[in-house]
Amino acid sequence: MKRVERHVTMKQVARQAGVGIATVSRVLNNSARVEPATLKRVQRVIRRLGYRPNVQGRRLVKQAAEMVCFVLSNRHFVNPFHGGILWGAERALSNAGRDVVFTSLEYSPHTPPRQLALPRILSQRGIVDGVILSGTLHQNLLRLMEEWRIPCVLFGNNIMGGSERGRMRPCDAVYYDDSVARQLTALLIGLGHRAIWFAGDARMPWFRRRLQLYRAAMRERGLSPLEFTEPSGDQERDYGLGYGERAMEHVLASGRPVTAVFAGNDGIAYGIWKVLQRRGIRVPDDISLVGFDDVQEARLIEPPLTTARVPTEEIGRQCAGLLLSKLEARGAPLPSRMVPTELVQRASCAPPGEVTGGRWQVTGRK
Amino acid sequence: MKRVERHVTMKQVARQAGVGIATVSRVLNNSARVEPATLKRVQRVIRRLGYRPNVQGRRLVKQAAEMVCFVLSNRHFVNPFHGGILWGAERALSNAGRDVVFTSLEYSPHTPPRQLALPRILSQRGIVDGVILSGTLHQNLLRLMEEWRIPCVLFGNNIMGGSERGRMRPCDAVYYDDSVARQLTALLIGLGHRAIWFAGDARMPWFRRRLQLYRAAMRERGLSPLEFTEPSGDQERDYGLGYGERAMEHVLASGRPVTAVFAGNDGIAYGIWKVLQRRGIRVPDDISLVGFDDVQEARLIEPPLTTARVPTEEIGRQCAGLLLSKLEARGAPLPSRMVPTELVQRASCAPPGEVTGGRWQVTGRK
DNA sequence: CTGAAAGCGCTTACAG
DNA sequence: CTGAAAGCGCTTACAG
Repeated sequence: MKRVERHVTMKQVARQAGVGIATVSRVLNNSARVEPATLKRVQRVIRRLGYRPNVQGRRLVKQAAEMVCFVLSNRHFVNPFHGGILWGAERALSNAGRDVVFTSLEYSPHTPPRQLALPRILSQRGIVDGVILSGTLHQNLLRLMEEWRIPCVLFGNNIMGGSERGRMRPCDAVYYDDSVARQLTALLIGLGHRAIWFAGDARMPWFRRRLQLYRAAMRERGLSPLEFTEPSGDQERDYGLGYGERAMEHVLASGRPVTAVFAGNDGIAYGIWKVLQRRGIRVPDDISLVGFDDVQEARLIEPPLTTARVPTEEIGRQCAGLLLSKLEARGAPLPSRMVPTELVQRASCAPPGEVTGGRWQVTGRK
Repeated sequence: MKRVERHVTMKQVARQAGVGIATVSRVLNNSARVEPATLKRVQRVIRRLGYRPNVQGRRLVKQAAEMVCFVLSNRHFVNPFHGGILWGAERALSNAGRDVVFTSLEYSPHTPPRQLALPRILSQRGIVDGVILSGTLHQNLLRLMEEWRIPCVLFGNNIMGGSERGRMRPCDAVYYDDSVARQLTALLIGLGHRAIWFAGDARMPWFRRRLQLYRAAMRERGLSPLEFTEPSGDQERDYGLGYGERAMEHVLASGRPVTAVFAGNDGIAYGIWKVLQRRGIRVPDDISLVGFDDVQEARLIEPPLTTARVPTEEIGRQCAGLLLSKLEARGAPLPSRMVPTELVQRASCAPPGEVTGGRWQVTGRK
């Protein structure tokens, strides 16, 4: 068995077909009229030789990589939320003829921009034409991208610092609309709830914004916010299940009234539900529950959770679209985009007090 | 503000530093001794100009892309299982100086190899040096990769066709050890269970192998297998929660004995648990339950599920390692790898009959 | 419609 | 230790 070491190149195709390499290139890109007979001949040779063009040549000439980088920052694994964004981005980009390079990136918010140790993918030129930044984003990274003039699009909701979106973004961004947090609160209030708790680590910007909207909705109706917003341990970094369990244990132990809980995300809601289950407290008969994100947990809760659907794949698609526009616009700033977030009503909310008469009391284990 | 259109190139660095471009290249790759004074000078110019090397040039000369492609086949999103494999592979490869291009691929098992419409990433040469194939793999794709001589490594457990691993693989593969399915069955038998059901769509090779191991363990002890293995609807493609619900409803409706269930995966186990909860049947007091995969659902079940931990990130790492070896070995076949799968004992199993006396009876809603 | 040639930005023998 | 030059595999004016 002969070993094919050198790959077939354009020159060989040209020779075999009795044409110049320019013609082969034209056939490949159908960039200009080629006489039908020649076309056929060249195509046949390409097929016969199993020729696959080498992109490096084209890229060198074109000064473009036709690739885009998807960066997941400061995450310990590909979680379903960012997996959804990646998926949406990849589909949209590959439809537009761009490949997607995936990379994870772990960095400290305190490293000066110039000293950030970025992967080759970003530090070298030519691997990718542009970047989508997801995960948790800090100002130092954004500044470096700006300095290097790398066209980039941000997933905006997880940007840390920069004073809550008030500040101008160095790059264009895609946000999801979190004002639905207000609607979720209003929904509970509308059902007659007064003792509505919020649970979520307020250091994280996404929880903080939900908290602010919750507060606004409560105050608007003259209600006082009830909050469990203690920081999660830095080792645990548990902003979901475990946090929810802690939060609910705390609320119940506090002895303060509670007829409904707004969980900062669905994972927290699951933790809360678990505690309630163990104690024999029923959802929604005794306590109403809402979450945020509409990830898997929302459907696993019994009864299924009323929550807000963050359209992760759509965020990915919009990031892709914005980046493509930006690459065409050659760096001109483009308006950020906001994708709508839908309130998903399921069965975890009901008017308070149907069973226990307004204010729910801890009754111990069932 | 002046617009920097042309990027800084090696030639400019060389001129500014008063050296030849070869020296700049040597500095960049520290590929040869450079006089310290020259070295310093060149490095300073590089810094001052903000020079970032363009990889296309190097790649063209080196005939290598220093990138690897991660293909997720026939999946509708990045699920946690394959997200784990991707994560492990990406970490290992980026440590080895390779970037990872992620692509999804949807194809039919019935398309002839030559007619498969592959993304540019695979059909063109030079984008990546090698490929990791995950997701569900069919013979036609494998044959095409072989024909094109693309170095590739397979996630082996989801290979369809090719008669159950008996056939030689066209490429090297990484498997996880599913013999733990036998141990899970033995665990239940050891606790005294006799009426142990298996639930999982037997058309899927991963369920089929677990089923076979379950059967073997049952027969070894003279027990008859009890199986729910009906195909999931082709539109739904639900091999988890919904399948588990259907399975358990069926088992209970059948009136046949059941004291334990081996769920083909944790999602199925969750569905089963949900049905049991609704009916007021307790785990493990009334029915013992085991799953497979150790994904999130295993921890969400109350009590937590006894299952088998498939080390997805380790699979990713091994795929990366095998591919790197393969690239060095220039295509020589390498032994496949098998990563161990750990039985994770949690609280969902107990001896049968403590409560209801051996054979459990449907008692209707609580 | 088509070919010869220049050039994209690097690396690496080959001389010095 | 260092530079001039060839060449990696393409694309694209420029002539014909």
